[in-house]
Amino acid sequence: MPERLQRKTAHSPTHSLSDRALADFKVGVDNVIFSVDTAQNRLLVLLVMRQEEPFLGQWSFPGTLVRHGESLEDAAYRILAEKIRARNLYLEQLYTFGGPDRDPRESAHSYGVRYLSVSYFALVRFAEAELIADGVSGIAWYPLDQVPQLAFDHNKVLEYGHRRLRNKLEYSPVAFEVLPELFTLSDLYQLYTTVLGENFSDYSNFRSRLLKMGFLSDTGVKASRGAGRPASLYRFDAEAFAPLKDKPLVFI
Amino acid sequence: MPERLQRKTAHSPTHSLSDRALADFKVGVDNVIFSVDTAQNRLLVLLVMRQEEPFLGQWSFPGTLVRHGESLEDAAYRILAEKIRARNLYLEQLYTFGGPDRDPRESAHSYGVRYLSVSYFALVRFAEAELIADGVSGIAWYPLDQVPQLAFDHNKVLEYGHRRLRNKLEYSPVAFEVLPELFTLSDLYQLYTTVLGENFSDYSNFRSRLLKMGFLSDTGVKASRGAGRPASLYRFDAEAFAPLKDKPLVFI
DNA sequence: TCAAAAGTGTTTATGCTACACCCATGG
DNA sequence: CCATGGGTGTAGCATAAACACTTTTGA
Repeated sequence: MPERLQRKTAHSPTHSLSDRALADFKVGVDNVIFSVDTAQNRLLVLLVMRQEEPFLGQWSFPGTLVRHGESLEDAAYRILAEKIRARNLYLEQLYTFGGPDRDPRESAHSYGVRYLSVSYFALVRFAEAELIADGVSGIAWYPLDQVPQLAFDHNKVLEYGHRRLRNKLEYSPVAFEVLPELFTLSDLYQLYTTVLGENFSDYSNFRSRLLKMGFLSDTGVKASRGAGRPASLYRFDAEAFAPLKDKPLVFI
Repeated sequence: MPERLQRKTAHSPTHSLSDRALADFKVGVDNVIFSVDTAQNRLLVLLVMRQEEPFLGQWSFPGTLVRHGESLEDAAYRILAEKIRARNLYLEQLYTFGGPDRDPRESAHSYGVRYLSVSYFALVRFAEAELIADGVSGIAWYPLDQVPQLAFDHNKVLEYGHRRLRNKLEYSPVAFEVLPELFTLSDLYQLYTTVLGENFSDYSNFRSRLLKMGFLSDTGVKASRGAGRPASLYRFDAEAFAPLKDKPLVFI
């Protein structure tokens, strides 16, 4: 997010005490975890119901505060592992939200401690992802278009995550982190349309473009789903993809 | 940066005291400020010499710790304003580095306080950017290929910044934040070659592609630099560009 | 009048788009 | 045998890549 300098009124550099009035922080990690239900063509995001103040009883992204000796990424994996059992997953840092007053705990009982949130963006395979209901808290896959008002600034976080997902889909092979290991080309196409919206491309063109790239291997196995001609099941061939890594790809 | 789950040895969820052993943080902001010297076709990055421990006397990015009531972005603008007077600048968040042991102060005198760094990516116009030498500390524009060993993990931060710069150049009109207000098309071309490396495109093709996009307006004024035919001075026309915003552009 | 830098144009190959069409299956 | 979804092919247009050429200046 670009920000433009608008002749801000700078803090006067008084070299006084205020120079050392550093804020103390707790650092939280929040995971925006996406998945796609290929059967129903729905884009899902994982929400948990908060069991503590603030925002008790509201939906939010699974998050945690960072512990002693723990890296940000470790913390991200830790809550992830608490909420979900997934065999395969993709995780990367999303954005850091750190304004004052973004967390109601700040001004309250905790002597000016600030809460900063480093958000992470994750993708998991829907079929392989087993939610861990600990019997107490709520946890649910929410269709993206039905996400309610969230705790903290999490609706803004979601915006960032969604934008990242769309970009990733276009320029990197993340789709195969979300699809089951074996998938048909229409599965792939449906995934793209549900995330990127209708009319992003013609099916047959999408198909030939992807096949020409050469990293989708036809297993020969056919999948019959109701009426119509059975489709071939494909698999993403990581070796064949390797040379294309960090080349400017377009999956449009 | 994608990270892959490698069956990490998770912290045992003992529900013991360790559950609440939250780390305390100071949060720093570090600015990776790029500029381009069009006269000499050099890509520059702003470094300051540290005046305090740790890493006293080593080069680093201008940074500061976040103060009470100050947002991350405010802090970024604050140090920026301390080091440089710029009329126009571009700033966006880059990445957050937060592993334990990234700052030697952590294990030392400050009872386990962690130091986290939110890095920002900035672009300024070389001619308009006036460095503020406060008489004490060193400050300098370093050509990217001559950057020395830096303090903290700043060499890694620089890698991130450089990658971001290259991507931004290809997909967004940031080049015009770095160029002077009036520039020739070869200035623009030189900028792209110095950042993206030789042979990213033929000059004449680059030229016609850019002109066809229609947001470069010819001022009619000619600029003569030594021998050769004088070049037209162009200006970036923000209004003409507006409709193309967030369309998938390619400036290759 | 020549070299250097700016600017124009042309040719060829490649790619995207929009279709029309054929194939295999279940009902 | 027909509706449904899977899969193939192609004509026309737009763009990219390579390169030859012209124009305008300083020396």
